[in-house]
Amino acid sequence: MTQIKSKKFMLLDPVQTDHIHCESCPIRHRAVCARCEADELELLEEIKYYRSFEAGQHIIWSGDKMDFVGSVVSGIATLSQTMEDGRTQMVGLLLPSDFVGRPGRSGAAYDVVATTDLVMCCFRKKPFEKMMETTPHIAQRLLQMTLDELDAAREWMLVLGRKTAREKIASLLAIIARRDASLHLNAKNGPLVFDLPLTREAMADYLGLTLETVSRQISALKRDGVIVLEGKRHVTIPDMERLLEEAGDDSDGGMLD
Amino acid sequence: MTQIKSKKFMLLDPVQTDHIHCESCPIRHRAVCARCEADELELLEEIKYYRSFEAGQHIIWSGDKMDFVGSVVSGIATLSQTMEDGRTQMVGLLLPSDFVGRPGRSGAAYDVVATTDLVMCCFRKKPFEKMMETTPHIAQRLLQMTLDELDAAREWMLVLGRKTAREKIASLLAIIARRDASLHLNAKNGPLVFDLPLTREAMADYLGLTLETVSRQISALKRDGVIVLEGKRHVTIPDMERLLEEAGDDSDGGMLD
DNA sequence: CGTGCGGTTGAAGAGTCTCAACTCGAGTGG
DNA sequence: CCACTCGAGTTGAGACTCTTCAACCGCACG
Repeated sequence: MTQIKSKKFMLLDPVQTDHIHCESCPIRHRAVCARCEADELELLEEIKYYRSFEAGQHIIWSGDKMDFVGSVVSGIATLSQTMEDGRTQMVGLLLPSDFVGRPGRSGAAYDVVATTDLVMCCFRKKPFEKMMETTPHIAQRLLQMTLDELDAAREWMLVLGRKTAREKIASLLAIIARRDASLHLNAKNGPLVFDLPLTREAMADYLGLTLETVSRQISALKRDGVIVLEGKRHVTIPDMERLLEEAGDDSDGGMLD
Repeated sequence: MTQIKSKKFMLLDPVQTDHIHCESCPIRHRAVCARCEADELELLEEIKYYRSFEAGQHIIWSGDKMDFVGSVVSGIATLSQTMEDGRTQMVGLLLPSDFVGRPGRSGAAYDVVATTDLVMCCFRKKPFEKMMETTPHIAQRLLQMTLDELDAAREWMLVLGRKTAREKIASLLAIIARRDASLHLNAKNGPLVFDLPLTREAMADYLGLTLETVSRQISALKRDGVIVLEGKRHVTIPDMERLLEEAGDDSDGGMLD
């Protein structure tokens, strides 16, 4: 719907798309291939290729035939569903190392759209499926990742079904803040700072709200000092505890191992 | 919250809980063990045991330590999350053959409650995890099942985030009707008939509504002839197409293989 | 300098929730 | 056998949250 083609984004082409060796791949230890041994990586090398997408580009259309699966190497994409009348719900946020596509199914179930410039490591589907049967390390890792996604989806169902608009926004900010912290491994006590990777509309689609409500609630959280905004996208969280209270989340974020 | 202990339910003890051999198990070909060979089943026999629960009983408390995983053999259970202030959201409906628990994690993330009398086939967790590493058939099947659940969860996110109360109810009825049809393999053209396995409150928790709204919308669908109600739980769907329209679902239920 | 897009804000309205009263049927006890 | 209780479910009235429709801002880009 909204195609971002600005040259600003095109400039920062984040990864040399031609020849990355798995060994030196930035997501080597977090993607489907995380558990693979050197010889297994060799097999993957042979069935993989890279594709780059610009911000705003559709990567996959729901219903299309899929001849590949793959991993996000860099950039961010969204997974979403749309009803005939245009109502859309985001059902996943794809970050580097996240897996795209479903082995054993020929059609795509969701739309996948790049929200930033993005690089994908694609595997030809047929050979990948064959490899899944012969290489337990891949299936094992994929299972782990799928279970994590399922947990995330269920967490999100609570947000969608039972939280107020204000709590929804706070929850989204908390999630983005947390992931950003774990990515940059900041000194964890300082105030968290990050840029929102989503437009107000995309946030609304994630949260089951309208973009106006998103805007209003962000303004309210800013007015109440829960967050500090510079420009439209740059966010500072002075007090994470406070934000979590606003999100209705119980304190310490319930770590389960 | 509402413990059903009626003797009526206790009478129909649906499965002989003591000695089921995997070979003759009713969920043999749909559960985690679906792909297992005879020798693999032998290994499972050794680490499994059965537990029965009465309608209303808590099977697992969120946060508790889990020393088993398992499959629902008969009966229905719900998976749900609760916030401190009592708001609860159902995040899954467990039917016969569905898997419970997460290998590789020690704590339970959700409450699991039996809504009918229920029998579970439990596997001791440690040996099961060991078996997952040595028996690809189990991990493969579990991956398949987890991917299905993830799709269901995402489908549900659309319902929670974007559908109206009326559409939500219609969606739930459609899902229950569909599963019931696939279970009983009815002549598929006749009007669908089934009993609601959930109270109004449970439906509300599933749909992110209040029980009053659920009741009102069911009454409205009845008044408009979309469904026929006998008593509070017995439902007839005269026209499935019509119901799907009401659910906002695109026609033919988009079968992907 | 106009145009387009992301974002903000206001006013009015619709949809859902809250609170409350009531019905119905099943089980209980005198 | 009947009055009683208790839980599930229904229905109504009013309150409140969020949406809808609309105007407007500001920045980037051509």
